[in-house]
Amino acid sequence: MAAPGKSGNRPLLPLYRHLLQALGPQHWWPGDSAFEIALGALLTQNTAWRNVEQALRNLRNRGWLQPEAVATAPLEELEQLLRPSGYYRQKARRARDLARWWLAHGGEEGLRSLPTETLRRELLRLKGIGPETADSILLYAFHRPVFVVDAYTRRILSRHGFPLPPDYEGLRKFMEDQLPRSVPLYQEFHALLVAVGKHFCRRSPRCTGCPVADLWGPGQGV
DNA sequence: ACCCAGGGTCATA
DNA sequence: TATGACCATGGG
Repeated sequence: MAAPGKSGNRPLLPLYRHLLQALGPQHWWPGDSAFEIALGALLTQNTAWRNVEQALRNLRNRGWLQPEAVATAPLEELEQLLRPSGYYRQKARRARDLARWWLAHGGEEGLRSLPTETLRRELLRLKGIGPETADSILLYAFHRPVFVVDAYTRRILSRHGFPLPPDYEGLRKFMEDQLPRSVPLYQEFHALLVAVGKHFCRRSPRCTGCPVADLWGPGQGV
C-alpha cells in the first residue's frame, strides 16, 4: 500500500503545484486527433519533438494524417516523409503497423470502447511500442488515468532522495498511488517533469535555479 | 566534433 | 536478468 519512508515527507502533489506555478502549463499534447497523438508518441522515441513536428507536418501536407492513409501508403514514400524524425526506416514500418492495428480494432471508436488494461495489452503487442509509448498513447490520446514514467521522472525523484522501485511498472504504480487519479494532472505533471529535466538537470547539475530544488533543496548526483 | 532528444528491440552471456 | 549494439536526424 502507501509506501512509508521519505516519500511520506515529500508528497508529490505539492511538487506538482509548485512546478505548475514556476513553469506554467506546458501545453501537451499538441495534435488534432487521437491518431495524430499516437503517431507522435511513436515518432518522438529518443527524438527531439522539433523533429517530430516536421515529420508530422510532412504527413499533413501530403494528406496522410489519418490511419487509412498511413496503413496503405507505399513504404518508401512514408519513409521519406518521416525522415526528419530519425530512425525513419523503423518508424515508417512501425507507423504503418500502428495504423493497420488501429483500423483492425475499429478505429478510434472501437479503441475507445476497450477497457484501459485491454487497450494497454493490445498496444504493447506492437513492435516499437514499449511501456512509455503505450502509456503516452493511453494518457494523451485516450485520456486514461495512466501516469507516464520516463527517464526524467526517475532521475529527478531519485536525485532528491526518493527510494524508487527499479522497474517501470513499479515506478508507475508508485506515482499513481501518490497522486489523485486525475487525467489532466497526470498529463500536466509528466510534461512538467520533462520540462524540468530539459531546462535544469542537464544545464545545471547542481540544481541551481531548479524549481524542484526550491522545494526540496539541491539533489545528489544522478 | 561531441552530446543527446518526450525509447524500443534484439543478440549475446 | 542484464548489458551492449543498433536504429538516424537535427540542434546545442
